[in-house]
Amino acid sequence: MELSLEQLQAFIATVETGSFSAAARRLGKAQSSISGLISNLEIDAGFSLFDRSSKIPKLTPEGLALMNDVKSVLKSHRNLRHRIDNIMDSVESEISLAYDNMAIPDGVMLGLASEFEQQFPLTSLMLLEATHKRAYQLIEQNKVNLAVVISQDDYPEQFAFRGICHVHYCTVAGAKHPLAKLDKVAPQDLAQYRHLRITDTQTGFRRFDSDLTSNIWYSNSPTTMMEMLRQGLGWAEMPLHAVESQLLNGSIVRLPTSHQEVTFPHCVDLIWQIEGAMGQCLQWLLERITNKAKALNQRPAL
Amino acid sequence: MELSLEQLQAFIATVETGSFSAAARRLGKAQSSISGLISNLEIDAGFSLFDRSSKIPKLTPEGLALMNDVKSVLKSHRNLRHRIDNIMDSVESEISLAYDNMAIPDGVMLGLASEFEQQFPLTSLMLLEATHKRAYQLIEQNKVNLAVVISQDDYPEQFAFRGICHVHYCTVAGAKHPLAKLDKVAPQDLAQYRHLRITDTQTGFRRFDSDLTSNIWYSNSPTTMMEMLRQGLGWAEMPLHAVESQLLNGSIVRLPTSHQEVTFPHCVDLIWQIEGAMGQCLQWLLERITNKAKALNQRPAL
DNA sequence: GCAGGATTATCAATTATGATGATTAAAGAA
DNA sequence: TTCTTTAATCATCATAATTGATAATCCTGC
Repeated sequence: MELSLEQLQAFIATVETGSFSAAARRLGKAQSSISGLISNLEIDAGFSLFDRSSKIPKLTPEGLALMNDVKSVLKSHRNLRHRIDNIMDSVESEISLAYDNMAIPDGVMLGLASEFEQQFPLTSLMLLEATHKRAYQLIEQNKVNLAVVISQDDYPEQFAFRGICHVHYCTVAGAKHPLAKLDKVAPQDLAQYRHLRITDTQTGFRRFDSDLTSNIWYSNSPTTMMEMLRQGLGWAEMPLHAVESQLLNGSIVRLPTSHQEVTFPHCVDLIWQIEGAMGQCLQWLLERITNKAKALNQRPAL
Repeated sequence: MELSLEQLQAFIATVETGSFSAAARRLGKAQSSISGLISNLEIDAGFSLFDRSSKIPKLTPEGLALMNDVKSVLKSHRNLRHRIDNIMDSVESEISLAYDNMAIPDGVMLGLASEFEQQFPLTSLMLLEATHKRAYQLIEQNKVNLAVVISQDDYPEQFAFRGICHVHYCTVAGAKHPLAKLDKVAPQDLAQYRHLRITDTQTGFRRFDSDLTSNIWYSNSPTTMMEMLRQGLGWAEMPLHAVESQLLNGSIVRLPTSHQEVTFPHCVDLIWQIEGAMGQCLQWLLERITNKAKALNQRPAL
């Protein structure tokens, strides 16, 4: 074949080692083999790649101009070889992961992504930040391999799940909100003010599902939510990690609720579909997320 | 060789045509050839690429996972072939071009870049916006292949040049500058106020080189220059194309000079080093810039 | 200037691989 | 069923790569 991989390999080896003989040694071939490969490559190309006037061959300008492209061919070929090895080792080619932003801090998942890229450079990762319902739905429809969500009471049979940590919630409101001025906040106090909740437009609104109040505003974005809280538009139950900095700078305050502890935990689960083989990526993610979550549990409460 | 290009070609042809026989027809080979290539590829990979249980071969999930990488190998190989053809046709692999931003509008050069990319997809282009002195220096040191500059009286022997158009200069100042209030501006009037000039820190400052005034501020950036003009920090000689929009919105005005026409032309030259072969890119650029500049000349004066 | 070491080119012999055509078997379509 | 199309297999051929040996060349050190 014209421009065969052997020829390209010999070319690069010669450039990098500086001589045909050295290239032959590196590639474990006879010197005459390299000589022949390069000659043929030059014939195929139509111009000479090395200047043989001196003892050691010197790359011609034309040869230099080919270097990048040749390297790129060999690189993608090595890549293919690695991909094949990955498949043999059941390393997935792509994997996707959704996480409920009310269950685990963004930072944890982003840290995970950079670790993942070290571990599995050939595997493409899709990392989806989602609401609880959306994340659940994505697993249900087999659109993602794994999801991190706030625990539900039960899961369908085809789901596997693993509890990984607790996330601490608290009831909060803007610093200037009337509720912030009370010494003790009872359910009937909450009921008098607007309740802000995270939900998802794609899964449809649920209305009147709160036993505390029927005046509810929904948002699918935590940032919007935080802004509404700061502006005193209502109260909400939020995970500590999402409101930590605002609590510290005082723009948002925790409400001293009388019907439950000021900070109350929710379980966080990893969920995935049982059917389908678990490749190395999925296994690694499972273990790594479990460990990272364990570390989170030991975080001192605010 | 393991994972030879023939094997990969046969693989892709089979996927795209849907059968071994059709792939053989497309590649102009015997059916048994394709069959053998695919078999060997499967042996090298370690898993089967097609499911032969039905009449027409169906790509396995593993085969599918290889598709992108295989295509990428073939693509970079085709690319190499094209690069070689380019070199045979003396199309440069990279080319660089500097332009004096006081000689030709940015927009012209950017338009050129997108045309260039259509014409020479494999050639990388470096487009440098520079001062006159810097552009000249880059040609001198052979750092760029071509430059567009305001004409000089003469060039060194090793330079080639071609006049391509005239750029119209005018003397301008900020709308609130004292000079803007005069009916006629004489050289001695100009001498009383600060002169703003474009120069380049890399080539060193020139001082006292003006016969009009010794109070000169320098900048190497046209944007900074425009801002200084708007703020009334001095007067400057600027090309019409650089001040056109500011003249229209009135933030900068032309000074009615008595010692020269209100609008006075400078010649614009293309310059390059004579030595070194002219490839197709350079020739194309030469012609294209000449034509675009000719069109500029026919632009109605403001 | 000359010897020694290392390099590249060339050639004939060998090996490996791809390509071919014929044949068989099997899977749909009529 | 019959006809067509397809894939696998095999022996054979052609091409190309590989090798080892050899000769010519270049550079270095003496």
